[in-house]
Amino acid sequence: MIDIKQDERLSKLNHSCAHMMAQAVKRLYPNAMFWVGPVISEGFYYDIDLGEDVIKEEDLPKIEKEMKKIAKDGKRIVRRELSREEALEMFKDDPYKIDLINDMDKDTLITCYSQGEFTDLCRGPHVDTVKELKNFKLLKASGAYYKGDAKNKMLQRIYGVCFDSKEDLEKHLAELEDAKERDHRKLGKDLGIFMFSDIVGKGLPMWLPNGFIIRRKLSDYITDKEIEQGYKHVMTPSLGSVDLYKTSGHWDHYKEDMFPSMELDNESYVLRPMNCPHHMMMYRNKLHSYRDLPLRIAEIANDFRYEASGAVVGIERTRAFTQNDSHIFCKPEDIKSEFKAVVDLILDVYRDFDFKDYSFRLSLRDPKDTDKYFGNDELWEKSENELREVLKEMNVDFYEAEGEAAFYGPKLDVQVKSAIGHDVTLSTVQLDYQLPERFDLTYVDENGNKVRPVVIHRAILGSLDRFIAFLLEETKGAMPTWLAPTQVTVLPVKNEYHLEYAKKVDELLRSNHVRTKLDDSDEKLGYRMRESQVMKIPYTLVLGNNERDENTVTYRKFGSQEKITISLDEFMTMLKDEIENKK
RNA sequence: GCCGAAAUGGCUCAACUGGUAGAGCAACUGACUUGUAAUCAGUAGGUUGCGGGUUCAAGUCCUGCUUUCGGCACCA
Repeated sequence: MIDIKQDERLSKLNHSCAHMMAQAVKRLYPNAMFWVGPVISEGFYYDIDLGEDVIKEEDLPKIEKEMKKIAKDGKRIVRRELSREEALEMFKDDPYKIDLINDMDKDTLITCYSQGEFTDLCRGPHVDTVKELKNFKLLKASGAYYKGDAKNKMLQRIYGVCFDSKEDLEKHLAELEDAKERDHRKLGKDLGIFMFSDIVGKGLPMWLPNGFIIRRKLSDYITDKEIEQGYKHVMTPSLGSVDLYKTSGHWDHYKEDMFPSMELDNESYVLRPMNCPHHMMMYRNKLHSYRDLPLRIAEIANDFRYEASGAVVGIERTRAFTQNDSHIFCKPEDIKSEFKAVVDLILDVYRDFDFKDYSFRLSLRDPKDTDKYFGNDELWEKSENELREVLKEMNVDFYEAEGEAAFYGPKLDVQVKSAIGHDVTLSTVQLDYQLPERFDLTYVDENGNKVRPVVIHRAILGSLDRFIAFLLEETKGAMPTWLAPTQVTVLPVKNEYHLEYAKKVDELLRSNHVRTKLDDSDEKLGYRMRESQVMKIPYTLVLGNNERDENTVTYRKFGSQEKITISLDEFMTMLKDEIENKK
């Protein structure tokens, strides 16, 4: 999918189109006032104050119609430089523009752009005339908080996109349609991976047999990797006392986002929203020597968060989920090597899954809102630098994002885009000096002194739920053989003559732990083949006279039309190799 | 949570401005006995998400709730 913002020409086009849309809106809603209308990866939007009025999706066609009129009229787009005084005078009736002007540095050059009767404050650049803005489409209308703050008034936002040619626009719209086909919610339903039920509850996924196989394989996969890396796996309860979270500080920060506490006699418990506090207590269970460190406690853990109703999305964001979590307790001098090892593990795992479209985000504190975070400035600067340095040493590409840190420390997040364009975090590594402090964790150093360890929080697959969402979308539901719920479909050409051989093949595969489905229904071969393809089964075997007499199989691999005949033994060997090596 | 929209058999969808719900696939039964993406016929399946209301009459209009979808905010 093209990134409009990365393309100079398209950026200009889309930005100009945003202005043209504003002009059309102003004609149709004379009281409209405009906030900002930036270019984004997906095109453009404009935030508009319509007073009490709202724009609904059904209103978009009439705005488009007005825009077409403006484009056809073909006015030139004229740039004008303004002094601060002129600008303030020109927009004196528009509090939003005044706000923007007052926010600018004293020496910023203020410019405005006009086309016909419409003038907007803007730094540009723009195309020369609205004639160039003929191939656009308004995509969606929604509310958006003024300045992105939920405490502020909600403005009306309209999204759109603009291209140079009709063909480009149509191609883009077709791609947006296609993306819906690989939406994990659709694939999950079609392939029998997971389900939801109103009566069970919102955001509570139920894993169907096919989905459970994928989950089990994934958790085995990552657990084995972690064991190789020296992690120790544990299991702790999905419940914890409120005091535990008061100690960790999570209670103050997140109690609104936890399922409310259960009060019994003199006790109160919550469903745990994360696992750090349990693991902290596990560390405290015994005295640690510097020789024990780093101690890597890992858990495939169920967590529960009362996500805002509008935030719940399929299995991408749920209220009950499973983390591939770990807390690494280490000496301060080991931070870099441990952090590096985790990043290496992430890269290793992504290679196994052949993920290429992801980016590293160094998530820093919001320097304007330091109250939100535990710890002093010096410590924050130190830990942010530590992460930054390792990333530079490792030579991995990353970008920095202020305000994305956890309250206890900076993070390295791995960001991916979902099919429908959500930017989501898959893996995360977080550096934490705070929880060791709050839980008074110590180890004994070489000199017999009690010293504070540092904790690295990390999740590689992130949550299994979200990981599977992404995996489904990446593979369009065609899982690699080692993960596929059914790996092989066995189709006898004609039950009467070939079922016996088909059963023999099926049993051999099963005894080698291959997940098979023997389809002995009295349907046409073409019909059974279709069913196997629709379910995206990696291998479909067709067994008839030839195969039975020669002790061979004829297989068709998903995604290919080719029919290949090899001996049963060879097939078994090939399949085992593919599964074991996760090809 | 906020701004919008939607909810019809298991699935995908139809039912003009209110006039008593229809199809394909799936399921079931039977026939057919087939070499790589849908064999034919029949049967069954819906108090139209839930609750109120308007009306002679509600899938359709109003209203409360639930869930879903598109955004916004949030994301330990």
